[in-house]
Amino acid sequence: MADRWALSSAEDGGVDVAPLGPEGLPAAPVRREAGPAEAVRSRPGVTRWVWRSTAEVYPRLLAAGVRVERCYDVEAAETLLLGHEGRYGQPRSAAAALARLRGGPVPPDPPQRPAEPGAQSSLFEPRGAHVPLTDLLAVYADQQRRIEATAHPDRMRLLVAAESAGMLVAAEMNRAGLPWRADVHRAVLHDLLGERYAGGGEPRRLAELADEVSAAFGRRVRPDLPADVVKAFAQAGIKVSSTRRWELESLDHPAVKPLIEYKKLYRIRVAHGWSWLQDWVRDGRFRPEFLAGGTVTGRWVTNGGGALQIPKVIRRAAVADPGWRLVVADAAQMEPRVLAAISRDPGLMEVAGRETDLYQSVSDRAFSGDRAQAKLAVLGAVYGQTSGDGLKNLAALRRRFPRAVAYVDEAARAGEEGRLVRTWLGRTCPPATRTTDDAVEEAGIPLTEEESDAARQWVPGYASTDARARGRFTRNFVVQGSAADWTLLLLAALRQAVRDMAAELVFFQHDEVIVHCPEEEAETVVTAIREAAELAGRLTFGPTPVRFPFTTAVVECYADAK
DNA sequence: TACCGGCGCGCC
DNA sequence: AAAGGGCGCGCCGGTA
Repeated sequence: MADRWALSSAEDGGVDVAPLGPEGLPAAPVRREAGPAEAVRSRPGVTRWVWRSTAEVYPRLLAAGVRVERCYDVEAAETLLLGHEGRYGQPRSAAAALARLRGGPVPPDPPQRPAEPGAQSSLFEPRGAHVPLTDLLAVYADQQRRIEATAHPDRMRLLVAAESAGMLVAAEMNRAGLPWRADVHRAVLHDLLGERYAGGGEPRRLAELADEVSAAFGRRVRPDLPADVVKAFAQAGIKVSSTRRWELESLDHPAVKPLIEYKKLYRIRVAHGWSWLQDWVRDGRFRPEFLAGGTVTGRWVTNGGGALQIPKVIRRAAVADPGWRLVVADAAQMEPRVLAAISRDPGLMEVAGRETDLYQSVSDRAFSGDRAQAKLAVLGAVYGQTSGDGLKNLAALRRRFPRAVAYVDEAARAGEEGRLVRTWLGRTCPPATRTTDDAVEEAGIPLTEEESDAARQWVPGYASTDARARGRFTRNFVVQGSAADWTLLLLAALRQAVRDMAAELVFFQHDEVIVHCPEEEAETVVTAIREAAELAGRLTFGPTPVRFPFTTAVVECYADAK
């Protein structure tokens, strides 16, 4: 049996399948099966399934208890290839790819479905049009040709495979859910916010803090309304331009302390309070919907439930099943290690070649012992900091690690000049949007700087992207995105390593992964994570001295991991 | 009534 | 110590 088969869904719920020949053509007649589960289950020797969309097919397979080893997600590949070809924004569906290939009218992509509690119900709705198997394979064959046409075909092939693996992991995580104790969550809310009064008013602690704020101002102030707060400070003779916490913290006024406390607790109530629990937790699991490759840098997003922003205090409610554990693994200083790997800066590679605290090592070399300064400077270089201590220390960083800083500087210059940048594996940033200056220039109207600023109010097509912001974006893109490349490979390797165990991947957040497993598997999982990280490093970046250590914690409760 | 931009803050 | 990059999301107030 060929190890690579294609599968496409038909309107009646059945599927067509065929083995792939060397040219991406069917190596045998197309066969009809009653459903994807039947088709896949009866072909255990298949090591990679080529299909239109993992999000369409795989949840149905998982619901039937069927997993696949690998897949090739045609629509994920199309998205990556369009980006690489500088055609960001063109419709990315298989149907659109086919139309481009055949020269027909290109259908727009279906609209994104908004977040919706209880996503289970929508798992089976088809997203996007069905494409007949032979057409799907025509698109697939064309994609293979386009991959070969890229600057680094081996990397692009790896990226497409990794993105496809990410789609599988995301679907499996969506099915598993994060173990969640609603009773513990309610206890935490009660501890923080106090009792709720009948009638739906604010919980006791919030009401008390609001009263304290009002008392401090000498009049009724709504602490949840920024405009009201700004006005109240103005009446007290204090000018504030916003009510952001860092700005309030510098003020000397009795309202500041209760106000900041109120904002913190208010945030928890609206974002992760009782109604969140009602909406997103069912049967002892928190079920957000993970979307692999949901951001331009390749980081994932979640749809609903604010899953990537769970406040630390609320993590108390993420508790393993009885007899099970959570293995919480966090990549240590991921971004500077990735910068070392992609820039090949000798000094930074040497530092990143050790598993010990990278910021401390950088500091020993460049800042005579101040770890905090070193961390600020490194992150400032990666983020494009424009002022403050990080900038001051950038000079020292540049002296010690010239190639690393030059790498992100070059990415920033590319952005400022309107060029595209790519991650290590070839994920490409979107093009710059039109700015005021572009629009004015195209219109041939000479304007002074003041007039140009004023024009922002009305010029059609204006987007708030100036060249400098663009530079900061591309500077960060190459590091954040290459880190995302690596984490995809990590997830793929870890998934393979635990496939015959009871362990399940239940959570992923940029540089942190949680595995839920029986207590007796925990140590094996810890080892698997370490090995997967090193394998991912070699696969992604090739031979490199850079190490990618994880800090792992085996805990019953997520909150105990730090 | 529905939609949208701005705000502010949670996480990395 | 400063306010730089990527997101999701709930609230508010303005507008259609």
